[in-house]
Amino acid sequence: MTSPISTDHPNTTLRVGDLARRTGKTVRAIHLYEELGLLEPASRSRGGFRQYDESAVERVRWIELLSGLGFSLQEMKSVLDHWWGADRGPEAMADLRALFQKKLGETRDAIRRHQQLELELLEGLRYLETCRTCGQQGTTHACVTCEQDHGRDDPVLVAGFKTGPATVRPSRPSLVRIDDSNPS
Amino acid sequence: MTSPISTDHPNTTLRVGDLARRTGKTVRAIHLYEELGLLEPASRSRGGFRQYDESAVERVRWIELLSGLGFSLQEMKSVLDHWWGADRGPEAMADLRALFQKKLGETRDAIRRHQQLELELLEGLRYLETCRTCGQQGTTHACVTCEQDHGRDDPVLVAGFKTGPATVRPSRPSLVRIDDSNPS
DNA sequence: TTGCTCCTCACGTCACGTGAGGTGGC
DNA sequence: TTGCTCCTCACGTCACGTGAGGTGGC
Repeated sequence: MTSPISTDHPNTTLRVGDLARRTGKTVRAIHLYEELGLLEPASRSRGGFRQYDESAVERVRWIELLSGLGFSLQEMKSVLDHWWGADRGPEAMADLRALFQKKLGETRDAIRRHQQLELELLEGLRYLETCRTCGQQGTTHACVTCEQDHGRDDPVLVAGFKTGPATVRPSRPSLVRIDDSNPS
Repeated sequence: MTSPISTDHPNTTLRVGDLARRTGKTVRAIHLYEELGLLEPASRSRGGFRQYDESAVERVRWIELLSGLGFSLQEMKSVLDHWWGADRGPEAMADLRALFQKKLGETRDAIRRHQQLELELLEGLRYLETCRTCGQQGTTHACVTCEQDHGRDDPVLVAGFKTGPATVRPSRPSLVRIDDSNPS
């Protein structure tokens, strides 16, 4: 019961390691947020140890959220500065709404892109499924260089392999023989 | 008609700028892919200019795809090396299938995360909608510091603002007065 | 006192961005 | 010949990672 980790009573002060564990961040990341002016400890111990309260957890979660929305740490800083600066009237509110709207669009784009990637992966997996029969024909070099008809065009995921090795290996040139007949 | 851009006939050789335009990458990025062994020009001109064929476009698109799936450039290199190396038997095929399966899971996680972010943004926007009335009450500091009941708990997106400025400004301490009564 | 945590430099990494200074190609 | 593109260094950036060497705290 006497754990080496600081006890987490309500209103207990957290040390940087506690805050890191609570938020899933590293100590270094938290130091960085402080360097960039995004987060400050409530106080310091006599020895210089950072002491945080519960609001720091909320702030780090907020940073993580905005990071997921594509904000850089500098952008978060300027949002914070703008907000707590001179003017926080209705037009500042409108700025924030516009920013959220913009990020909403970008987030929806990201969802669509990832759904497209999901389809590519499923295509690639279906393609490799038909490869199993290639591998069983006793050849040493399997499906990637085979000429078997897979019933459709190569998915991008597989076509990238088939265009040959990156750094040219003179020892195996004959394996690279692909038709570039469809420049899409 | 006599454009300064290299003509793009089928089987025309592309210069690095052409490849960049075709793929939406920068010239620097393409140089980097070459440094890391992911892409080689088909040849060089007498003066040292890189000359690419159509397969380079496909390779760059493949790099972009894998990048979207969370591969580092080094990982792509090792995939490529592994593939064009000694063994490409059925077990190499199984490796690739396992990799695709893993990335499929991660991609679906990413979709879920972004859908959650979408909800957070919609929450935040709904919250700010009720703020309009706050701003109309003649106060100089609007909704962020107001005590009006918004009908629900603050969304994380808004709560992050309300925990006070990052770098402490002694000139405005009284505005920061938030209850930490729910340590979730 | 021991062991763990914390402190502050400070350099490394990843995927490029951004010039600097010079030359190729139609 | 002019203007654009290309060449190779080589340093900068972003969000941390990773020690180095030393000290605080229960």
